Amino acid sequence: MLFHIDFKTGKSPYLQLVDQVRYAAASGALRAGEVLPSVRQLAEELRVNRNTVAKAYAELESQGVIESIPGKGCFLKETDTPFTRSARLKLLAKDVDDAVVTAHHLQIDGDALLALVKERLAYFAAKAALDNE
Amino acid sequence: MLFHIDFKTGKSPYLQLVDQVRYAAASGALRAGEVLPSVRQLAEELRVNRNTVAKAYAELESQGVIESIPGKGCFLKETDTPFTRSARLKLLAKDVDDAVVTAHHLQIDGDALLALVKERLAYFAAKAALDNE
Amino acid sequence: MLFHIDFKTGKSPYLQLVDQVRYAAASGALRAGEVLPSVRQLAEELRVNRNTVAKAYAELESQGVIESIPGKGCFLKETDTPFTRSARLKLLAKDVDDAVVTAHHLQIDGDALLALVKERLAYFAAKAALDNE
Amino acid sequence: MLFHIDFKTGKSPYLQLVDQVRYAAASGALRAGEVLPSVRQLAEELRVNRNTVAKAYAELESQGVIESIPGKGCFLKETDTPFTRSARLKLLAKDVDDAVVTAHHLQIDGDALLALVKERLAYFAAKAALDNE
DNA sequence: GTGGTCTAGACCACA
DNA sequence: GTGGTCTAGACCACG
Repeated sequence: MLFHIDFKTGKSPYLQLVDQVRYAAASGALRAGEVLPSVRQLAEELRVNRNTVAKAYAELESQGVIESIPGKGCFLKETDTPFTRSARLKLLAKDVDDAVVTAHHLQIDGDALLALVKERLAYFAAKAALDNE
Repeated sequence: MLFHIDFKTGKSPYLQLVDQVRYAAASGALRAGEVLPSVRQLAEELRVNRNTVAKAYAELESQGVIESIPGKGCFLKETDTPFTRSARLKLLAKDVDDAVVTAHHLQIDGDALLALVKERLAYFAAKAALDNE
Repeated sequence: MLFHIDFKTGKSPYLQLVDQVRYAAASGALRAGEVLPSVRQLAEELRVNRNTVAKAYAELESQGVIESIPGKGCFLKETDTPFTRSARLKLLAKDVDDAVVTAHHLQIDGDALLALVKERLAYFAAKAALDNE
Repeated sequence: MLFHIDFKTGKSPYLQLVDQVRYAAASGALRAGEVLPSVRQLAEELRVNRNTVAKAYAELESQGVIESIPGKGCFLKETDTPFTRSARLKLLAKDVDDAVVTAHHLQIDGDALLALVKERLAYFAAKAALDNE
């Protein structure tokens, strides 16, 4: 069971799945070209309707994270974004701002936030390196 | 501006507000007995319907985080379980991980991400300084 | 009735709608900032399920053509693509190739195709100019 | 390669093939009595399942466009209503309009579009020349 | 077996 | 009133 849905958070199940697949791809748990669980199978595992999984997969395909081939399955794509660098930085800034705001609310100062970012970067790099062995 | 709503995240505005008040309370940004902004004032600041703020306050009251005294306002109750620093870092790590994952998919490397975090920290600091004048 | 679905073509109703909205935007029939018909209303007009219209609108939003604001409606966005020029040319080449292949199948030579492209460009430009008066 | 399937368009491969055969017949690229490629050969060329080609041929036979003689092959029947040049241009205009609309949304101007059309025409011509060697 | 689409009907969050 | 999400169940195209 690579993925799991939490029905209590209030976050859409399909968005949870989207995030988890993206996370798995970034951490190396899923590799480029690898096949994802089928829609039907995953829906059963997650106790969710088929459409919900299909919606998540459709979203991931529109984001360019996976490629779905009707009749065959869904596959993780090479990461290769078509966005301009400025557009990419803008998208990323949204997530960064979320973290900065949360840090502020939690009374965690900038240096501690930067240290945390470094730690998480190292963590992901280590995980991805491990999976590449 | 202690609080802020993001309309694009998919998360309910009222739930965002609930979390932010809880964070502020847990981190000490708000203290026990302190008065919260009025519903109409906060609704205006956040560009949100008054019902939305009212719903968040109602939810917070039912959670025992605040106490609403009709005609006087809403007050923060004693927090008997303030978050420890490590618990707060764990919460923050969620947001940081989101940013790290997004950076990976956007093919933005760790150094550029760190630079962006510094930039956004500086931006928010400057904004806060301006608001304090 | 700006839009219309043809159930006999075999093309997905939701994709037909997507194309028609894009066409309307390109030809000036819809202007930036303008509100689109509501999901419910359009579904009724087109004799289609609400979900089908919603899916088309979701696709258009992910393409950056419209912006949907929950509780308010869907609005046509300014055209401002975040893609790199090479990515854009690649996307456009797909459509151009379709036309070139069709021309070949229909035994229409290159010069006639170029003439037709010029004519259609002029047609769209004239229509957009008309709507801007 | 008279025919070609696009897997990303959302249109059924078998319907694409049906249209292309009809176009070829209507435009004179295929003549009455001429034999069509065998099912297995065409399936291999188009990288498609044999069932798909068989289905297209069955559809064409039921439309009266071709005649299938078991053990011998499929033959084009007399076309009693060949498309006029203006009808063919009208069909082609659909594809051209798609390209023009896409160019608009991708903010690619008319001159660049015309240049791209010329380039793709040259590319296909070169490919065709190579195939004829 | 795979993914894609559509319908019908329900509930939620928001203005 | 708006859009968003989910379920249940059906059919299609494809391999």
